[in-house]
Amino acid sequence: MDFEIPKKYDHKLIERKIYEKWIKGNYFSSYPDNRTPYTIIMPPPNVTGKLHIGHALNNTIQDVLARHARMNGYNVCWVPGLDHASIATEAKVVEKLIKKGKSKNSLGRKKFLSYVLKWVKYHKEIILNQIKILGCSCDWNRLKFTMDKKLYKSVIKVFIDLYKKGYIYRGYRIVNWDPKSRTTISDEEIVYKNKTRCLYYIKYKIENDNKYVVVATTRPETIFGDTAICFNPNDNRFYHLNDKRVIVPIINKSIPIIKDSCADINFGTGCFKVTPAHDIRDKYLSEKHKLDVINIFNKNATINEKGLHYKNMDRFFVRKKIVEELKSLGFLLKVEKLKQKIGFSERTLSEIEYIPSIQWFLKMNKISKKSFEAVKNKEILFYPEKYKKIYFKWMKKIRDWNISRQLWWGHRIPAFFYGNGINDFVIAENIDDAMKEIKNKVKNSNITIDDIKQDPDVLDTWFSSWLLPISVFDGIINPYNNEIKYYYPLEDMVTGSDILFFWISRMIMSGFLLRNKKPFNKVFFTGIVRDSNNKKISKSLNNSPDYTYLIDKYGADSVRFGVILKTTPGKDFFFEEKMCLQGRNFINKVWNAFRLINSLKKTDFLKKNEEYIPPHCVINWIKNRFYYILNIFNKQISKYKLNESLMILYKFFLNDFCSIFLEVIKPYKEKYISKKVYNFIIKYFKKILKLLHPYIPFISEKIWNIINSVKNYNVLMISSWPKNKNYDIKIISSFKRIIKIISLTRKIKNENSISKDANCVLFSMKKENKEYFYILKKLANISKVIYLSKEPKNYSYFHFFLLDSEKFFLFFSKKNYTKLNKKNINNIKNNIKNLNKFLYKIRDNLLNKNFLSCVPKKILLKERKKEIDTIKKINSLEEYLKSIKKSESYQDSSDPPPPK
RNA sequence: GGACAUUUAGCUCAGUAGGUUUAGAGCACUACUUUGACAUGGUAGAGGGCAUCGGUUCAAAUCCGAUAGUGUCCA
Repeated sequence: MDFEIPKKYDHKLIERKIYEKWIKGNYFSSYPDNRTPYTIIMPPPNVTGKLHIGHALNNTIQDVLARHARMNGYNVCWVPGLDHASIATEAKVVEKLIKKGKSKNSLGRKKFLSYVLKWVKYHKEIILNQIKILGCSCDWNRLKFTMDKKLYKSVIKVFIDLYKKGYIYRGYRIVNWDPKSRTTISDEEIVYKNKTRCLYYIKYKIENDNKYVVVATTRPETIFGDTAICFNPNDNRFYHLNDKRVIVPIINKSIPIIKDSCADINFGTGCFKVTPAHDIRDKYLSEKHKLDVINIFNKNATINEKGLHYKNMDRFFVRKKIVEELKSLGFLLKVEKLKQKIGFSERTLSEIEYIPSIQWFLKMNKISKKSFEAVKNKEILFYPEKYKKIYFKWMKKIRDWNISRQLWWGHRIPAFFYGNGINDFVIAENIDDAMKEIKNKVKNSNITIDDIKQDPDVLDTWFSSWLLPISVFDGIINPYNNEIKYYYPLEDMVTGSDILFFWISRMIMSGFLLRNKKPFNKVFFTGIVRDSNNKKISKSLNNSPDYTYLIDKYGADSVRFGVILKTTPGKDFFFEEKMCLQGRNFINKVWNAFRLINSLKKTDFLKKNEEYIPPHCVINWIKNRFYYILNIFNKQISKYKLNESLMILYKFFLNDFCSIFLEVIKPYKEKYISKKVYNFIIKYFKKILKLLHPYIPFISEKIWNIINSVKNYNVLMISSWPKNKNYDIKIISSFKRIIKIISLTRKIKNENSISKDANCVLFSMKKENKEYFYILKKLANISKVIYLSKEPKNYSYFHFFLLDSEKFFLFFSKKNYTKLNKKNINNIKNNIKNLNKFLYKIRDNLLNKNFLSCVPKKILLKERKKEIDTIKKINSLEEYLKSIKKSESYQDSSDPPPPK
């Protein structure tokens, strides 16, 4: 090799080129073959704006899994995608048009959609670039957009099929209405906020009586829609109202009084007004007690003609005015403050209104059964498992899915109306088919194509996403094609826990419903990213840093490193920029380790005194240590503990490989190492690069390229993962002891302000393996290791330390001799004190009859050993202390004599 | 209001089956260290007794109950 390696690793110069190389090599592409597939689809980001750190997290996790699987021999197929996101995108475009003084309605459907397409095109490019600079190894030939022709067709086909099978119906429901975007939204798209509202106590006059009954309500403006008042049958206070009627103030309408156990005796007056059109509970009551349903709102949440003189006024304005009117008429008894959770639209942030509306619904009850079972019997695994509970709960009380949205951008509902009757429609793929259907349905009609009107509404965005595992492989239109047979079901699904209901559960349902097979084997829930104010990072709050800035500053590898190291599955994580800094520091270390290895001088033709021969034990150790690490690494990653898996590699690389192995192996200046040794170093460095590759693909690939530039196989990402091998735990632990001796020696030097370069002699009570002498010399400047068969009589010439219960003595030259200071002595005394406490605790157990009779033998033996070891330690330290005290006068007066 | 989750060093998190020499990491911190891979570095160190209270047990961070804080979901 021997290349000129730049001193600094410049990600800006390297990352883009590496990515281009991968693309050119077609390494991301997948085609069905005889390998086992590893299929994964990217949760398609919305085309509404730029990607944020949450996407970086999600996509990095997927890329780590994909690269790891690829190197493990799987045929990895990672399908990238983009979501059309009806509500969000339409809202953005409408907002933009308003700024330009244009409105959606004035433009008309066709023109409006052309503006949307422009928006989509612009953001698509930004988003795709963001995914690429992160290093994602997804199969770009398979890029999907949820409004693509094939996917669009798939959605329509599923709608038609499910309608024909009776799963889809049209119904009159109280829906969540977003008055700003003038559309219904699903329960999941509502955010609840705590607000302080007023609770108004209003008097309703009892019919044919001079008395009043007081009703408490937060929504006085809805009295136009009142069709009853209600109290609890167990509430004696209202017993006299049985079978009576009351008069609604202002509109002077007579309504019945009903009894129902849903009335809360302790809330308000215990009696509430029933407005079935605008409250879900009241709607339920209206069905039970056969009450009228009176809608009082227009689509923009102004009051309609039912509101008399308040017609066309805004709901909140009417509330204010009607309170004034009630007050002046003497109907308002009092007003109280009340804390309430109010629903707001996630997208437009306007207060949700509840109105009755004709919508399309999907029956969920039957569909959900198999999906419930699949998770229960572990056919589908959740990581972390805690999300199962939430899933089960939701699935158990699942409600029908309102799949229509009053929007233009999206998959248009394939319903064609030919009359004004509620059933005057047919479901068909296009208008021509619809015509045929109509002719079948309505005999002898003279309906023409011009009389047919397609439903103006579109489908809920999730009605397209729930099909993705099938539709991206064209499994809806061509259910038996080779790709779907090979790639379905997916292996992993990586997604935020916030879309468990929106997406995950519905994909599971579509899988069983349409293919009678689960859509994926495992679901990995990522955490939700929060900023330093504990706020969920989202586009609507605009609090998410654009991660391209981070990549520009730190490099993609560093960002990936930081993000993976900090994430815990399913747990929220706080974004801090310094995460990337740790990544950058690590990248720098990897680069410099490579520079060191590259700079090693090696030759096969060695002259005397020119060769540096590193001790065999360090080579043996790193080999065993590597396979030990590989083993625990594999265990962690199979449990999807990505943060821990990376931490294992991080520590192994820094502590074992760099701080010990490379430090020992690097020769003194002007010395050569043999090619054999050099090849060994390269071999293991390459193995480490492989392990690091999924996390930091760019720098690992770059270094790999340089190392292998002479040979043909110069692409790391398609190389194979190191195979597990046996390791000798004895080698590892005996080496660990040596590292501890080194560490303690350094500590003594540090504590006594002795230069780390100072030579010293180590006295051990055990015959040390000569193999280790060299390492002790190189890393701790221990120039000699001497075996002591008997403890020295006078400790004071030595520095003393304990390793577990083994005793060691260090001797420094006269120049470096320092006597123990008070602090040292106090430390030892403290140590003894703590050990005594510990001993007391152990003995407490060992003297306890119950303990002796209950405890398993294993534990008992351990406890006994603990006792013996602790006593040993205490004795050693006490002896040492005594010895020092004895010789104090001696120490003061003269230089220490040499030990022997 | 209900349900669930969570509470371990300054921060972010581990802690497997109650018992592994008196609770582990990483970051931040402190001291020393500008040594030819790296100061984006090196060496060493200090920091908590596991939210609180009570219970079960020979033994509790770990199991049970209550309380409080936080978060999520639902109404």
